[in-house]
Amino acid sequence: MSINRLPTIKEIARKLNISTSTVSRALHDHPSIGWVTTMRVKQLAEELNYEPNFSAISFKQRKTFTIGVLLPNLSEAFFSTAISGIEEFASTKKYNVLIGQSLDDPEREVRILESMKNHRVDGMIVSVSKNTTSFEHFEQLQHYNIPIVFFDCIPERTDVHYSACNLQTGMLKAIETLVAKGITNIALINGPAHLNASKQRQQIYFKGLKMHNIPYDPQMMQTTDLSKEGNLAAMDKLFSLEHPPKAIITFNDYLALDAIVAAKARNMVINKDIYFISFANLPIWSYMNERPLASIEQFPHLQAEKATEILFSLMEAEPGIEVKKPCYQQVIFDSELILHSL
Amino acid sequence: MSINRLPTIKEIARKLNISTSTVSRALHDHPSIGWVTTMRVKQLAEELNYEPNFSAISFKQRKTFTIGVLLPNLSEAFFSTAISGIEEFASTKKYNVLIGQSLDDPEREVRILESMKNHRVDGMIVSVSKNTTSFEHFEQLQHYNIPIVFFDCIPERTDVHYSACNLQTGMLKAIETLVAKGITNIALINGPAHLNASKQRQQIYFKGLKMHNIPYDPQMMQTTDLSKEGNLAAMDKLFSLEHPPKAIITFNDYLALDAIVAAKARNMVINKDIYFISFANLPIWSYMNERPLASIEQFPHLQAEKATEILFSLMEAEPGIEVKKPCYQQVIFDSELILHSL
DNA sequence: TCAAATTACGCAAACGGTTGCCTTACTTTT
DNA sequence: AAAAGTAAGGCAACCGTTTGCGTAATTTGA
Repeated sequence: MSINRLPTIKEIARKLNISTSTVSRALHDHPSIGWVTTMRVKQLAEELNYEPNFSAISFKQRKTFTIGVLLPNLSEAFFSTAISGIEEFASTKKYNVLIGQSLDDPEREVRILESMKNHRVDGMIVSVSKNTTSFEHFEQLQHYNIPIVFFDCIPERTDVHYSACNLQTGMLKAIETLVAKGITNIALINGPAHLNASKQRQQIYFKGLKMHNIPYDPQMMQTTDLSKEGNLAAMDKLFSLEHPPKAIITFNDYLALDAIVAAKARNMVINKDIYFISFANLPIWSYMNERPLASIEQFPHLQAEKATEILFSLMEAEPGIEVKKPCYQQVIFDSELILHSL
Repeated sequence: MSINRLPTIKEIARKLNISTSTVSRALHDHPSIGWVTTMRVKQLAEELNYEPNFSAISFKQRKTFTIGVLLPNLSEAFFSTAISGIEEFASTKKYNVLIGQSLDDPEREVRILESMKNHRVDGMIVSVSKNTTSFEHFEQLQHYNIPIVFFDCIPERTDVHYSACNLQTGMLKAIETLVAKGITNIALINGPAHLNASKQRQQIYFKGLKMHNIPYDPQMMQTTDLSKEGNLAAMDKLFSLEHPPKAIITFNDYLALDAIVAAKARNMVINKDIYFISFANLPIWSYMNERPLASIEQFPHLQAEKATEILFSLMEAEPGIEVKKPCYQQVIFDSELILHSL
């Protein structure tokens, strides 16, 4: 068993008695190389199963053909779906994907970003950690000319590129659906108040209530830190009310899982005594026999794919150092309400 | 906003009026560089926030510092847990992880392996696709001196490195547990017959029955292609028997999910009329109110971590071309039966 | 006191591929 | 027929780091 070396451009050149530059150009269909030579090179390359050495090109071009992805948690279905969208798009462009999880810890976020910079990623896709408040670490990357596209969890600024999801369409539709069933005491269990995502849900919640002339009762909106204990505590509060809710909109699916368990512990029948609406729409619902009435789908795959597309457009435009009026690409998808058949 | 360049060894050398080779050696604590110079270099490097250029090193060393991971399906919790184990270990060694999904398609497997080779991965961790029968494509990598460590789904050969899980401990314990509850008509819904994983389960099933003097009834062992339809068909067969089973061991968790749905469709009460034992132990069970009596935990994180450890030992030993008597590292963990509290 | 050993560092090539510029040999043009 | 243009391809530098070998300065040994 001999140990093979992968063929190089030099080998091809030697075997054909031409120079390496000719081989290189031939492989790139450079016009200054004759038809015959080009064909001979390509054929031999094919025979030898030649593949360009990534490291060499990356070195020479000062590009790593790698994009960094930084998101809160890979193990959440939402994000792994997103990764899959990113990976698909990137692989068509022959790019690699380097993944980092912030675990919603701002310090980890900073460290990972630093490490990505040192790995010389060509661009980044970021879903901001839930607890991040500062923006410097992102700004720093721009000094090194590394473009960033945010998705899903985006910073509250106008000078960034992003691809996100408009929760309003799905959430208003959810409230509308509940009202149509004659339900008006609708609660919201929201995430931590400082989150952009929480603020959005709250505003839409207000708007939805107003649209249907439902007065807002502050006790019907609870928040949780999204821990199991926090989730159960929020449920406790809602059910210790004089008029407990008939329907609950939950910040996300995981919260809904806990909430459903809590409701059952109170001997309530799901989708009869109590209705749930969740954000995200995990695939496991189809296996559960007690599930929310509906979920608000945010199309993580689509969002992430679009973010990747934007990133590539930025990376490809990069060389033009002409900093024309900075034009930020911002795409927003509409969320949709998906009813779970019962 | 000026555009920074990441500092290089050359810059450090220039600023200190020494040669790049000295800087390089100093950074590596080479003994031939004096204490003072070494310190001066290190300090300046620190100040400038110097990080070695990966591409350059990778190019020069003919190593990519990347390991390839090839597994059937990233979206299965079992494998994403495994990835996490691999990623953790690799990142401590400053290695990157390149992921490929075979989707249990042998052709994709071959293609991905080829692509990994061309990406010049330094080593591979592979969980073989369920439908793979040949071994050539793996052998080919060895010609290029790329070590492979298999995990979980391993080929039936002795001349490979692997980290796997011994199903016997958990599965025998499962049968023992059932028998202790007075249940003896225990069925097995197995995966495709040609799978190594299926053969193992079958053998242990036989062994377990024999240990408790339960006669083997061929009708109590069904197989499925693991599609939803196949799974339901297997359940149909079992329940059209004269003496349907009281307990069913399922090839994996996903099959168990379908099987539970099928049982409920027959108005059976789970863990009363019928008991299930599943392989894998998905985290979602804790949220489901109808779950198997127990699951056989195979410790994917641990398995994968160990596989990575073995891979690194191989990659580090690599240079010694002295092909001493090929010694294969093979680690087997015991599975455990995890009871689900009801 | 002079050869030998040691210390501390520099020189330059190499890794594989790309690219600006130059050269050679034809082919056109006038 | 001489000047100019074109087609096809070679030369060599470069990207950042590592490393074998060479060398100057200093120390050691006898």
